[in-house]
Amino acid sequence: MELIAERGFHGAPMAEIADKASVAAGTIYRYFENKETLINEIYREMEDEIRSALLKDYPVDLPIRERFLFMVGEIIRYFIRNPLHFRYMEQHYNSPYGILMRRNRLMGKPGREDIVMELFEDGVLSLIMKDLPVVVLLSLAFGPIISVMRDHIIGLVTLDEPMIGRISEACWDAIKR
Amino acid sequence: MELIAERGFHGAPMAEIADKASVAAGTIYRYFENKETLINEIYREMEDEIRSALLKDYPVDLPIRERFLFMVGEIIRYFIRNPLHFRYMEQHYNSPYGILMRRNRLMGKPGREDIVMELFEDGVLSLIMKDLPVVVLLSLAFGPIISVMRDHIIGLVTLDEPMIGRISEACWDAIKR
Amino acid sequence: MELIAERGFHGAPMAEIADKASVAAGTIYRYFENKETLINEIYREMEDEIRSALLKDYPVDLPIRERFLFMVGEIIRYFIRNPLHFRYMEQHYNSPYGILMRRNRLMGKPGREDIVMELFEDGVLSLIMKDLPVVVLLSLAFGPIISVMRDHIIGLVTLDEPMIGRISEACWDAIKR
Amino acid sequence: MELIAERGFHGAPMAEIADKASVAAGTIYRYFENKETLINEIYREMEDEIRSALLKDYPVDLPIRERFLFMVGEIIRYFIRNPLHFRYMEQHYNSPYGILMRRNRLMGKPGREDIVMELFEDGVLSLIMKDLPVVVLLSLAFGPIISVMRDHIIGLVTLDEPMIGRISEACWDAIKR
DNA sequence: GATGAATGAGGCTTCATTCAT
DNA sequence: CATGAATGAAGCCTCATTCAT
Repeated sequence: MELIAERGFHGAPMAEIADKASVAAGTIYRYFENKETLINEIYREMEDEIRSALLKDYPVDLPIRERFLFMVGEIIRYFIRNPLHFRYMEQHYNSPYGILMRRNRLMGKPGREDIVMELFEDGVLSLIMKDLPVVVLLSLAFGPIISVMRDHIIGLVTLDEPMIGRISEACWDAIKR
Repeated sequence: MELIAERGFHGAPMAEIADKASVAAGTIYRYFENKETLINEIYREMEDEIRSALLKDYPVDLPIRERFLFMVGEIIRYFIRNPLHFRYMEQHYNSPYGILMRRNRLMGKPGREDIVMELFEDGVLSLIMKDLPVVVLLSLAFGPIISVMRDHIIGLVTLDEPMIGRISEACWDAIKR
Repeated sequence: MELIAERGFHGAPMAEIADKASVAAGTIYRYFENKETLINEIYREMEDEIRSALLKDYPVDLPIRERFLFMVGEIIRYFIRNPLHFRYMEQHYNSPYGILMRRNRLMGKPGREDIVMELFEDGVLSLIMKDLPVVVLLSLAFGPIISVMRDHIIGLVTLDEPMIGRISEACWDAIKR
Repeated sequence: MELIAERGFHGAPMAEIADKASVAAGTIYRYFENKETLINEIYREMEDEIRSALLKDYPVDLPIRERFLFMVGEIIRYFIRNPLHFRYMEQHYNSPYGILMRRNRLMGKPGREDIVMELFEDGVLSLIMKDLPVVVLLSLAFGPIISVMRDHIIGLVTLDEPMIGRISEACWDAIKR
């Protein structure tokens, strides 16, 4: 994970990955069919971890706005704690496999229920969020997060708690009706 | 450009680039030191083109809000017209060189004067935009644009004029005080 | 055996061989020094089986011609029943080890007494077969069998009983004086 | 060719082939898509050469028997001159690609006109050869040649002119009515 | 005696870059 | 100045064999 997060798919040779994992090159192939599978499986594991982090203490009963602010804050904090996870996911986001997954999630294919999607669908139905397609609302909410995280990681801003709060509020302004 | 936009840095062999440009492989090296340089110079050229597109008809005298809406709209339209430019820039954005450029622009290093930076600095000083670092405001404004463009290109949304308008407004909501 | 017959020496990984034999990969090495040994021992076993098939009902007392026709017929039938044995032996035939064995058999080294060799030596001595080296007679007799079996297996001819009879006769024509 | 003839497909690494050809490994791939293609193209070239050798001085107007004896003699002599060609073709014969080619040739698919096929078809129609499928006649005629060539190459017989003559005659005995 | 995870050498192929023509 | 064949390092992956359990 580290190697790929830091140097990207093409900058992380299997030999080096094996080295870092203190195994021989061939050993990897007992656990992953090939490099691509390895990458995708790391991704899936990471996604689960993030989901858990989000679910823990998720205030199901608070109003939509509060739930949204909690969620955005948690995501930012998670990635501040795990900057490599951010880099990794970012890389994966635009890979063919990442695109496929996103498309599946949006187009019906339910997968597991998804508190994020749920929150936005609720928001639209209850006329609290703007009357825009959910995909667009997702972009309005998370586009800035991604961008701001990136800048945090390369040291262009520092995200402390007050800043996180104000950014979360700004994102809310973007989607609220 | 096309090749790299479509298939990425590593998916675009020099031989094929040369082919598409109807020159021999060796010829490229008389004009660009190496692949990286080629990539960066294409980037620079593209950036200039976008700047020009933005500057044309830029309503210097309208209020900040109107200038912002114009700018965001133009950028979206530009990328809808040139989806490959979007893909190209996106790839470049996180490359070591892309990061370096962004850092230079934000940290003093004036480069050329920049109407985007100017707009945001104005916005903050005139208390019309939120009191946040310019970097953050930039993320709030353009993060969603990037995200929404991505989805447009892969066919997850369709950005028509009304949609562009409503997204621009939403971005304004995020940054306005 | 099956795996090697079907996919060749290089197409049959030890791991898969072990799998098919329902043992662990390492176990094979308690019974065979290495892959080559395994291959050769399978060969030897198979050869014995063929010899037995030939010996059963072998009409020792009939004239040479009849014995020859019986033998050729039996061999063809054996391989029709066991096409994988044919494929296996064919592969082995040109391997270094196969060549070595053939050489030993022909050059004095008696090995066990061999009814095939015996038949041909008889044939020559009794002036019933052509006055050619036994090796050559063997080629005249069995070369076509190998070739025709190959075609049968890949479906280019179908060897039914009448056809087997006529082919055997033709082989006899080739060697008889 | 030499390497593959001597050591087989799997015993001839591309690196060594390149070495022997005094080029770098990568260079091969400018001329052949991959190893398989290389093997097949060598084969095709070789086949053409053999065909030419056969066609030269081919006595079109002599009776079938004489044409057959000429042909068999020429083939044997060709392979005695080019033992590696023999080994190469033998290897190719049972490869998937070789089988495919043979099947195509026999099943209608005319390819170029083929003096061998022609000779045998003539032989059957004129009631000079046995009334057997052409594939079988081919096996009866060439099976021994292959076998005897093999033994010649590994030194089990020596094929001098008289021997060639007598073997050719024996093959004729096998197919003639 | 059996297991099967681990090993790592070795195979095929790609591709940025060079350089003789 | 352009060409494009040649280069060879480097990448991914396979698989015979070993050895701790």
